[in-house]
Amino acid sequence: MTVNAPRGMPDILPGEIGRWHAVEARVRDFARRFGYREIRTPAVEHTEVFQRAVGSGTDIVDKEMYTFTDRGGRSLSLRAEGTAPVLRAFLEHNLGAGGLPVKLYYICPIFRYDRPQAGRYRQHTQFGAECIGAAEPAADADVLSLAVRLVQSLGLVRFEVHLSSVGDEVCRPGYTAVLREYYRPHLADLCEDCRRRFEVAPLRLLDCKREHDRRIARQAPRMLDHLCDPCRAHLNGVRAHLDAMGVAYTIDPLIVRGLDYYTRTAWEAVSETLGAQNVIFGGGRYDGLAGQLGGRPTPGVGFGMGLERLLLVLEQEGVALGGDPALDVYIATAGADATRALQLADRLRRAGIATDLEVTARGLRAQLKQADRLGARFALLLGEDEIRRGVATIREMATGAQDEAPLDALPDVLAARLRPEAIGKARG
RNA sequence: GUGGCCGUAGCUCAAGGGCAGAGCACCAGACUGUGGCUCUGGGGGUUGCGGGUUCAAGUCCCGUCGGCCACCCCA
Repeated sequence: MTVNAPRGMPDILPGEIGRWHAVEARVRDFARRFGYREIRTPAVEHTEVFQRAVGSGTDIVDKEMYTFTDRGGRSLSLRAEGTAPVLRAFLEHNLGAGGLPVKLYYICPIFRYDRPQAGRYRQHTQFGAECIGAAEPAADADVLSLAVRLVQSLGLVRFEVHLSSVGDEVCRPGYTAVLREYYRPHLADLCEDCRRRFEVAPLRLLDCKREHDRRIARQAPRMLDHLCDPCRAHLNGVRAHLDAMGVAYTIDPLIVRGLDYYTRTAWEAVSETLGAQNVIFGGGRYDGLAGQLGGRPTPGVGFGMGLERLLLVLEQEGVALGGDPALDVYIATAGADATRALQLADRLRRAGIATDLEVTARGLRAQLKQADRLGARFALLLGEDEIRRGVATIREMATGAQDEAPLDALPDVLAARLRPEAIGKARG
């Protein structure tokens, strides 16, 4: 081993790519079913996009971004999060001009300089969906149901959606003050991190994992009890919609999202089988985000879903996904005439038949072994005898049954035998 | 960024100061034009990398890189 991939950025090898294709296909199908259109934004943004959207003071912006200065002296950052770039593009191209709401989705890599562990990578892939321009609770329920129905359709059972409201600019400041007053007498008992949180991010006090601090958190006043009337009505509206669709959730007052742009609705879907990194998708409403990015105030709601974690939990729960693409035909050459084998392969491929051929001229035994390994339905034998007579021997690998067909007729003959299961269809 | 455990063949793992091994995989032969089963043989390693201790280091020590697990944070 001389050089390896950067830390926390694993290769996805051919043996596992079938699982990715299966999940990505299902994601795109559900995005289509729910009326979302794909958007692709650059892998890098002006650093400012994330600073203004996610917020200085958050871990993502303060210590997890891949930030660099380009040759023109601009500060750029690898995409650290999915929603901010989409909103930036929405505003930049005035995508709302054609009428609101605009529903957009993406599948793209996200980069965060974090310490890798199970379910956490420095480059990971997110599927995200954003519904921009609708302030009503129905939009929240619509987006959230996309995520839930998608993972359910993949066979995921053991997960729970935790739902809450983080309030808005009207009620959150008041709640923060109440929370500080509650925590102030406990300050000496808290862990070091929590004493820091008390100053910079009091809401995250509720999220501490230490048992001692959790006990204090459980007794703390809750945002849900301090929502202003519009926020309360919004949450109740979302719940009513979800209930009507039969989308299950539990109200979890302790949910705290690590990004500053969230308002009102916030949710996390937590796996019961994953380790410490157990959030499969998380999201919520961000009515202030467009304004923070310098655009006209526009409400929005969306989520991000970690596809590596989704694959991980599906594997742990024993869900079977797509296998390798099947090979229809392998052309073996006994007597070594690469030109004729290539000509035949070319004709079969143009007829839509997945064809591989022998290019190393080894013994026939080894060639059939290769055909077997590749999972070919048929092996074609092209030897001196066959060439002289203008035919090829067709061997059905599963049974060993052999017959012959004229070279000219092979595309039709093979297509007919392959047709019952569509040509090139995935196996397994 | 902090802590713990671990890095030996393509893969899974032995060897715990004294000649680096096994199973699977790969290649070849038995079967001179026929895969899977069986048998026989073969190729493969700077023991992650660098330094140190020692007559002698996968083995002990230090550093570094990487993996896993947890903290933190998030998807």
